[in-house]
Amino acid sequence: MNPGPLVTPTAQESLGVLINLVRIELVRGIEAEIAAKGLDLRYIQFLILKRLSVLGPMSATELARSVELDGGAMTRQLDQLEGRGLLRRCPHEQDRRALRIELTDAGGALWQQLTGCNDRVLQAAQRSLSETESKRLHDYLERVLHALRDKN
Amino acid sequence: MNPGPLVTPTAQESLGVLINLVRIELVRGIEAEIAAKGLDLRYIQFLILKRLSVLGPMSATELARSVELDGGAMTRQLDQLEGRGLLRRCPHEQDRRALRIELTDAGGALWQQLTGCNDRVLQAAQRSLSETESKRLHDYLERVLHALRDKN
DNA sequence: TAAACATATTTGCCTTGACAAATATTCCAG
DNA sequence: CTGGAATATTTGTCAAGGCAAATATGTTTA
Repeated sequence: MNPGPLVTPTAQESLGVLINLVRIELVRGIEAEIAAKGLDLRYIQFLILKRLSVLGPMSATELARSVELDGGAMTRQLDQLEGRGLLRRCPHEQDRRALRIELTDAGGALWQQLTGCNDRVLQAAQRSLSETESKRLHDYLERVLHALRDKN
Repeated sequence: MNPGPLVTPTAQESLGVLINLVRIELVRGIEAEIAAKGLDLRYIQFLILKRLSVLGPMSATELARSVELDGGAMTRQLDQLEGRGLLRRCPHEQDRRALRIELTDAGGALWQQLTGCNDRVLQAAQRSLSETESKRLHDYLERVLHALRDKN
């Protein structure tokens, strides 16, 4: 009977699908901004630089957890970024197993260029929301996150 | 100066990070539910079955676009799911280049088992939101999505 | 109609992430 | 203090996605 459903245009997506789509567009937006500046960097690398810039030096494991990346994958990302001179592996002062990952000057300078990309995309994303609505969105998402994590 | 930032616990994440975290927890939740039922299925395969169940048969390209999956990757997922007897590749009636992907009876039956997983996780995710707030969250996310997609 | 262009699917190649094992170091129980 | 459990990092292996090329078909243009 139904010859083929003219895919309703994102009519009534579930929360899961919607979150997925928003995430993909955010990543695309950021990567497009980065590429437009002639820079060569993936979203995950962008995130790593951002965490280090915002939070300062930390261990590889802390860094991996804060971007939800596997430890092994983090090792390889660090290889790449260190190879490009954007960060440094220093010995951790209290724990000889661990590293202290810190941005180099070049890494910090690069982030200065990137922070604009970040802000532009986030602003574009929220341009149709009022300030109140943006805050609510943030609040709701954090509550959803906690609900999911505390799901006994 | 700053000896090491005691990573503030998700204190003030940007929208991008937050969306990413929520998505990861949703995927984990769904995959855990699926595994708890003794079923062997990844999130992306879950999504594909869901789209076919909810929207009915469609071409591989439509399916790929609706879950934001690369066309080549979709071919391989279809290989797997067809090999397991969950869906069928039929010739498309109007377009001989294309396929008409449809669920088999086994695929439909499997989805009947999965729909509960889906609902439970989504309910758990939103359990701390009132009905009004859930609707608002949905609305905000759709507006963000459109803002990102229409970004001229 | 024919050529040029666009689209659907498949396949090969490459990169990346998840998972597990190996090694080094720390922490804890006794 | 010592053995055992836990943790940090690295590496190997494997599965999956992105991209580009190949093929088949459809659509548009001159």
